[in-house]
Amino acid sequence: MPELPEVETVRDGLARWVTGRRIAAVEVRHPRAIRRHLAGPEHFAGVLTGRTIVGARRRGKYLWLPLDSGDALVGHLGMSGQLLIQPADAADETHLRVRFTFADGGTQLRFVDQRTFGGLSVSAGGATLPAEIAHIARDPMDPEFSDAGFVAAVRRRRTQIKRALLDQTLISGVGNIYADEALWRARLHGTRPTETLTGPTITRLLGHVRDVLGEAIAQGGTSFDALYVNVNGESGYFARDLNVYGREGLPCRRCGTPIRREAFMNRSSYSCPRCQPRPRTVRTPAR
DNA sequence: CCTCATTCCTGCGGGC
DNA sequence: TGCCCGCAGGAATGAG
Repeated sequence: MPELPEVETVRDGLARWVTGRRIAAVEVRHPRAIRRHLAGPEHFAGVLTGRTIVGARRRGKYLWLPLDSGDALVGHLGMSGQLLIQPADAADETHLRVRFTFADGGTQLRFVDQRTFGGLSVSAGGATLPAEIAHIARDPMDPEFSDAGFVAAVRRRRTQIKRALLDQTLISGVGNIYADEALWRARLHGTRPTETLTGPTITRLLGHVRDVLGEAIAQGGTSFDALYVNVNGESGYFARDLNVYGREGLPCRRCGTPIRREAFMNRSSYSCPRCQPRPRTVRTPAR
């Protein structure tokens, strides 16, 4: 569930709470949480212990904490990951996976993850940009994101527009929720073949993507339950502003037509049947 | 190279 | 009441 706005909210919290602090100890409670750190838990803890966190950065749904060593602690929240700032005497969370304590003896940083789709790793020399996430495209809130480059890349693709929005090598940070919201704003059905979309249409859609992400960041992200929270355990408020996601059967806020839910890539897509008609010829996925 | 299906995981809620 | 199954879904991976 965490997409760009939720990860940005967490990044902002980390920047405030852990920048400038020196890691005193690292406790890996569940090896799966650091499965991307191939050198293993002992190495993970070893290269982090004694290091000072010098910032908090993000690209798309990935975030990383640059260290004074030039390495970086890289994290992805997956579906249910949380990075929490907790008092040292707070009880362990049920799904506590990794605990960081600091030399100042203050609050702890805890990685908590119910479904363990997320994870942490250390990127050697990755302070500026971890090599492990270099294949991820810039996100649309990045000042260096190229709108023209994105439009050209989408037009080169032979796929459906929602698949393109979710492709992190084309544009990062967009997940199922914000893809549906942007498509609704643009009045486009997600199965529209990319080759039938004009440059101006894709540019307009990109504008809606940026708008909805920006609005959600301003609200602290979207929360449906206690699974997604900021570093202080608080929920965001954007859920009440969602126009289609999770609103099957409820009236479209534009035309009143009941919102539909359709199967898509082993999950769900929500759209307005009237504002977002299905294309007459749905592109057959290539085999 | 390009595109797509599969896979990982756990808690919740609906149906019987 | 309790069990089973479907569902939530980001991204690495491998198939074609």
